[in-house]
Amino acid sequence: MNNTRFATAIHIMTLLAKSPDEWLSSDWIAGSININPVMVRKEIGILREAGLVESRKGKDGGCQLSRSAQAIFLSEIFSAVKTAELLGRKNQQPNPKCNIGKDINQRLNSLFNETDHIVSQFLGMKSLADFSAQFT
Amino acid sequence: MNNTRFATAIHIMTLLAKSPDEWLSSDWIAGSININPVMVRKEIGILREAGLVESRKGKDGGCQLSRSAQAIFLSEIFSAVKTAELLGRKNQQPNPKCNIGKDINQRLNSLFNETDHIVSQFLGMKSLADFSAQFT
DNA sequence: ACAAATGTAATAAATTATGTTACATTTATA
DNA sequence: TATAAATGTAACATAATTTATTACATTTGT
Repeated sequence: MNNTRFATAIHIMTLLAKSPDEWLSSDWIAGSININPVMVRKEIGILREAGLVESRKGKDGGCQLSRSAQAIFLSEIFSAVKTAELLGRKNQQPNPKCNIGKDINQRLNSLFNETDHIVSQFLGMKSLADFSAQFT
Repeated sequence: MNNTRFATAIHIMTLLAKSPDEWLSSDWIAGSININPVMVRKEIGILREAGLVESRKGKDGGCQLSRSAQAIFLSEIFSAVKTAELLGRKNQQPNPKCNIGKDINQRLNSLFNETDHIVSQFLGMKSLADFSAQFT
């Protein structure tokens, strides 16, 4: 997760939360984040698959929240864009002839999963409405 | 943090914890993790700067814990190798003319810092002794 | 018919992460 | 004191990931 995907996703979602009745275009959103519109559309695609937004094609198309910002939690946004464990990757082939190497990845798995779970719980306490209420 | 540094560091520290009276060589450690010895020495350098290990040069040189595994916490290992925030990076130049873009990074900072703190607390509950006790 | 938008594939560029080579230096000991 | 075996580290190379860009088929309102 050494990327900007969560930051981008939460930025998008905040913009949508602030304009609940409008269909925002990827170009407009990209202008706020200052990244490429295609990147925005890709991320919106992920958020749509996760059921968090819906989008409309064609002229006057754009993107909207699929439900109230009060009913969306940061954990859901995170979960949608999360691709790796927070504590990082494991080494691929630790030595099976070593007592540590043999089991290390299984133990790291537990530790890494517990960590992800804790963070998820934390983010689950914050709604998108809470987060976006911080902005004017 | 989309790298193997924490996994590598904790592997090194577990090996050292399991042989508290020996000076393990980077070659031997590298053989257990199955990575390059130079990578091991680099990571040991970081752990040494953090005061977690000490090393000895020359023939019969190697590396040892600088104190008991009971007095070393996973949070310290994590903190030593951590270079970025867990939730990822922020976009570099969000639009200052946008009410969201103007403040987003400050808000993300809070959220990201809180998250790091929670994880750090969690890892602070686990000693290296606890972790390495899981291995035979 | 046209304009303006999405969706997506393909490719390029930039940044990070990992691996490797080389070698100066340190230290035990034959 | 010469040798062997280790660390520390710089410099460079390779691999992998992340971000940006181009192109275009398709959708939809007017």
